[in-house]
Amino acid sequence: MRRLYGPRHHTRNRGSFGTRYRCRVEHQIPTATVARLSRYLTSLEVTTTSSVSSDELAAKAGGNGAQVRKDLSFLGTTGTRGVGYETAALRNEIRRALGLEAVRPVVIIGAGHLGSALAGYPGFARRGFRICGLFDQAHDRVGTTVAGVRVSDIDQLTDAIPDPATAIGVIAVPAEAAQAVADLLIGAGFRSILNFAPALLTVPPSVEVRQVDLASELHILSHHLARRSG
Amino acid sequence: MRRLYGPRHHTRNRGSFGTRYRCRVEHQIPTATVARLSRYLTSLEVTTTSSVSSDELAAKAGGNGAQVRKDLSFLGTTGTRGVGYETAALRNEIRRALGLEAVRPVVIIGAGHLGSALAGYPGFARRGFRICGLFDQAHDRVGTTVAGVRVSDIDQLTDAIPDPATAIGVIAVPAEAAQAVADLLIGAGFRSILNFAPALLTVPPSVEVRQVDLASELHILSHHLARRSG
DNA sequence: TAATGTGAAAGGCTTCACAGCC
DNA sequence: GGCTGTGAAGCCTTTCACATTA
Repeated sequence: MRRLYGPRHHTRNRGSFGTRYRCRVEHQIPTATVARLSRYLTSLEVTTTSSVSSDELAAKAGGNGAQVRKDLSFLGTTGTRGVGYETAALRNEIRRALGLEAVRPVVIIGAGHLGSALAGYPGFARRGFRICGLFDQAHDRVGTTVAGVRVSDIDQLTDAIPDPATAIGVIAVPAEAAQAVADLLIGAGFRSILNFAPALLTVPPSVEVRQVDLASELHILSHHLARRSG
Repeated sequence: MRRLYGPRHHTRNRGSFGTRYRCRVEHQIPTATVARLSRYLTSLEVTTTSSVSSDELAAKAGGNGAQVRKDLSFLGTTGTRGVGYETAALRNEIRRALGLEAVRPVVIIGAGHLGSALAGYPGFARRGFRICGLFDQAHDRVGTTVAGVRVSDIDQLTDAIPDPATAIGVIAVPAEAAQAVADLLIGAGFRSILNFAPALLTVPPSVEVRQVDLASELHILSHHLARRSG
């Protein structure tokens, strides 16, 4: 069985024509941990004390102390027993783990209600991202300015982004158009997509998609309401 | 060890001053399954064939056939071996499980960019919800109309919603104001909250909160980008 | 003393594999 | 022959408990 927790340098078996060799994987961080690191970072951004304990961080960001410690153990940082973690150092470690050493460019496709709201969302800039493009198909939207960002024609996508392989593409168009936009992004060299359309995207394995479905969140809450009152 | 999958009527042990009794829990659906049921429903809404197989549904909504079958087994529906599931019946079963037999009311607090976008999002109405209130603190927003919904003063929250215990409250205000809005909702009788502010809410156990953090999704994508190129 | 770091145990979810049924 | 229903196995995640260390 594969070890998942424990030593920080994990190993993983790979089959290869019957033989097996072991390949060293550094800092293979579990996906559940990555999601929490994001919350820890958001907390640490407004922490003023010079150090925090795992219990303090858990109280601010959610979870419990043991989980915080296990999560942080993947970073290679080491806290100080009896004291806690040095705030500034931990902040930097998490930023590094999340690939935020430099500001990461984001483009938004779709300048409708949602796309416009995202373009103007102050939380993105505050947390390591820069909206460096807002694109739309509709000619009457092209040329207007939304939340300080100029709306460009979707055909200019390729020209506007110097290195799409390090950027994130956000899909904020109706479900019917989502796959076409995904294909466009992938064709332009994007490898990370955040999809707000309630549609399953088909993409090659080299491309990562995350799906945010607002109605789905309401469905889940609705289910629990029904369970309790029934 | 507790049985989780298998027979549809689960039992659960409850400690009670040393004695243990077994209490029948019908249709205790795992949270991961509930999230997928939402996607299945979205697919089924646009399915035209009179029946679907688990593999077909998996292809449309994501996942694999075995998972679809296991998920649907919690509903108590039974498909037809050799054929599949009857589309209309399945759709109704899932709606029932998600508490969508009647249209579920939703109120949005915060009529800024995000709140306005949500109020105008056609996906909500299409998938079983009605936006029946949009509230804001700012007096210059009150009285205006956003996406066909009138913005009301937040003080009128209690009057506007007949039965808050069956409704869902959506928080779309800045992080600093989120806890105050949550307290307001809970005081008014809400028991389900969808929170878009990147802030940890403290609520009594009777209230369920779901958190959608847009920047967090970008963090996760950013992490994977960094892992691959580094 | 007060906290971290981490094996081990427990819990929950997904996948497998196949019996059962239409 | 095709597809469902479901134990069992395996994997991933969380929690526990405690040795360890500043």
